[in-house]
Amino acid sequence: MSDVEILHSRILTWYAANARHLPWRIPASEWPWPGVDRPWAVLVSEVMLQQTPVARVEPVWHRWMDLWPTPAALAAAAPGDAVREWGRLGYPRRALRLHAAATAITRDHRGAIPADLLQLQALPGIGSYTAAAVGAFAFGIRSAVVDVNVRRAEARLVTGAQHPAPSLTAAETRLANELLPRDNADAATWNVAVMELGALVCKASTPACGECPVQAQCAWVLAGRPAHDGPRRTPQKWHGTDRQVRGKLLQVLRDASAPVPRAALDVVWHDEGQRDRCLASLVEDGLVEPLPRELFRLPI
DNA sequence: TACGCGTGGTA
DNA sequence: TTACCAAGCGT
Repeated sequence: MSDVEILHSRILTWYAANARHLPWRIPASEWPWPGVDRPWAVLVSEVMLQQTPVARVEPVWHRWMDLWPTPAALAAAAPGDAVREWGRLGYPRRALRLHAAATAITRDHRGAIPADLLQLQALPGIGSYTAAAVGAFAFGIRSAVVDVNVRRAEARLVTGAQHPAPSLTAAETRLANELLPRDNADAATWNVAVMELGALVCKASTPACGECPVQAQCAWVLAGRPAHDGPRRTPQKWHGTDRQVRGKLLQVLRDASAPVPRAALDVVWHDEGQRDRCLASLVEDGLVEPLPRELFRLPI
């Protein structure tokens, strides 16, 4: 066996024994919810998982599948309902974009998720990662799914670096494609297997190299696990940022069953200028709908 | 390209 | 406690 074939064999075997049983991973042949469109379910899970951990996504995903089992069902709902049911997953513009994607799928694709990477990526909120993930996991398309877990695992394994570059590089995409198994079915499993290895073993902070099936082949381990030396990603600020204020404003509106007066929003943040600017940006983003007489609500 | 965009768990 | 981290996207 070649070196790459050894990686394939060991990581696929590890995945078979260690994969988490997540609902959106259930194969079509065993899909337990006949009314729930599986490609749609995969797409929703992938958008929810953008920057949000599995544990927080799972209950919201189940709720969404109960409410909106097809793109047409979500398209028929108010965008504000999508924002409300998004709950506290964070980055609520994703909910709005999912609603817009459902509308586009219903209008332009007869309600069926397109089995084509370019058409997927043309949908709102679907970038290169999510298009590849939906293509691979919903339709079995052979394409490299390159998220931060994959980038980190492959960086350590092949390049010997502790961390991947701050943002996706052409070299990382090339490497991921080179490592992708030829066989379509193996490729789909490989994508999710490397992602799972990165999430459970080859972790960012405290990698569990002792549990790694390819430790003996890992360039980073063989180099003595050297500390990162290149530029690190810029740390995110939180306290006092517009993001914090927008989050507080939106929480009031999510929790309200009727339009709320401006006074109810004024109490969440002391700085009037920043508060007004953030409310205006939420309106601009389509996350908040202003009504006459200084009332506000999630968009209908 | 670098930055803005939520939220909460963990060390 | 503060800082880091989590299946990115759009501009």
